[in-house]
Amino acid sequence: MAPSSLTQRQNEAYEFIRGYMDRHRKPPTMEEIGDALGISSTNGVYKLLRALEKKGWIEREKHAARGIQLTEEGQDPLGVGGDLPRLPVVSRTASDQPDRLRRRPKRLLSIDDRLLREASDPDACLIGQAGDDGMNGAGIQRGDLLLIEEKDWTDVDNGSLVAVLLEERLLPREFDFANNRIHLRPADRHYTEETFPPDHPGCYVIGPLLGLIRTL
Amino acid sequence: MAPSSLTQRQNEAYEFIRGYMDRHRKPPTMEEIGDALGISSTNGVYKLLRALEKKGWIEREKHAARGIQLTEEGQDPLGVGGDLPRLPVVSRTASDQPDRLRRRPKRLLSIDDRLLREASDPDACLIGQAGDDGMNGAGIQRGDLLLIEEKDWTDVDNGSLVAVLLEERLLPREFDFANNRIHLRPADRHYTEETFPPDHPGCYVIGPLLGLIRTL
DNA sequence: CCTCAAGGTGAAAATATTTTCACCACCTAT
DNA sequence: ATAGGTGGTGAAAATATTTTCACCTTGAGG
Repeated sequence: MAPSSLTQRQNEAYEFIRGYMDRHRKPPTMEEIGDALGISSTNGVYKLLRALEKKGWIEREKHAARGIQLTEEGQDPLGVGGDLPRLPVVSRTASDQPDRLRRRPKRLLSIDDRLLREASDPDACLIGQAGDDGMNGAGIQRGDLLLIEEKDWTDVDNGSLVAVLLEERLLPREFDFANNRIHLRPADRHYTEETFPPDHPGCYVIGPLLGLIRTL
Repeated sequence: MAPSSLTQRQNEAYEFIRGYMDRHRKPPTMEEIGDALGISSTNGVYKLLRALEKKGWIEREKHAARGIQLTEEGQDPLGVGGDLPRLPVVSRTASDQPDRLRRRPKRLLSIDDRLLREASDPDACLIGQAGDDGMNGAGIQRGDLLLIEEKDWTDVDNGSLVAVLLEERLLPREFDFANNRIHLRPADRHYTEETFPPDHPGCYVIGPLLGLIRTL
């Protein structure tokens, strides 16, 4: 449920709340919001909050002091003390033994959970290193750390970016399934498209790319 | 100033508070703490909190509803879990007021400290969003989150990638200082190189790029 | 035995915060 | 013009929350 758009004033209130929560690790009171926006009556704030709530930007707990919470988008940027997900960084593995993927992670990398908000199952996420420059044209370089959500290739949308194990290498590619074959399209003129039958042992589609991390 | 050790009961209270804040993104009330620990009188809780405060595990704001905060030290007893650096994500700012950079971080993003190992001063690091596609040729796209170490441009090596505030935009570029002018070279044929005298107000070189994060 | 710190019970007092009520001013669209 | 949404002022009512006060229980130590 995408929150509907806000008025100027509502946005000011929302931004203040978010900033306040960043700074104080707790929601503001209506009076504090009022002070910040130059509203002398708590009722003025009350109505703004009701509007924000109706539009889906915040949630409120009735009668609770500081009973404001940001929904999804604004989801408190700074949870106190929460453990961050640690994703296994996998090493390249023979494509016919994908179960080895998680067996021996080289290490774990901590990831801000907001980078995983697109994932349908955060526990299915892992990190691998791009093994070639085949997606250079899409801004993905060899060596980039790829955030991957492991899922069956039948659940992957055509046209999306995926990570795939080809023989011994872990590669980023554009995924397409057509004519009963899996098409792996590079984005660089020096690389060529490759296609495989769905069960080809030399080709294991790990899953869609959620993001990437590069150290320069 | 390591917090002194807690009694059994005090620790139960502390752990509850921490868990509550994880779950609710705001501090609990004394009554809620009491319910959780089986204390019927808020005064019982009050005394526990006073003890926790005296021992340096929490801070309290007098009379404020939910006026409890965990102190730094208590948050991560160094070594237990992952104490990760949290970098401010800055919003674009007028280049003639670079001090505003950290003033209002949109939010904080947790970063695995291994991504900062190249930084000479991790505390000088921040994150900003690439404002154009001028470095497309180097695999950096508009919208990428740039890991930046803020440092004086005189300490930046020629040829390195930097983030720079140009007027109102935060841009990635290749940095070069020659002929008493700062050269900002794009890596895309649609963009042109720009040069400025070192103290030009419309141009503020934030510092070198350490890495980048992209969500797809 | 006596004392002190840590924890509690209960209730009342002192504040903080949220909701409501009544009414007003501006816009926008009918 | 006229109705409805958005934003406000002010004050009062309804709740929530924090502090205080008086007194009790237990266990460790002198």
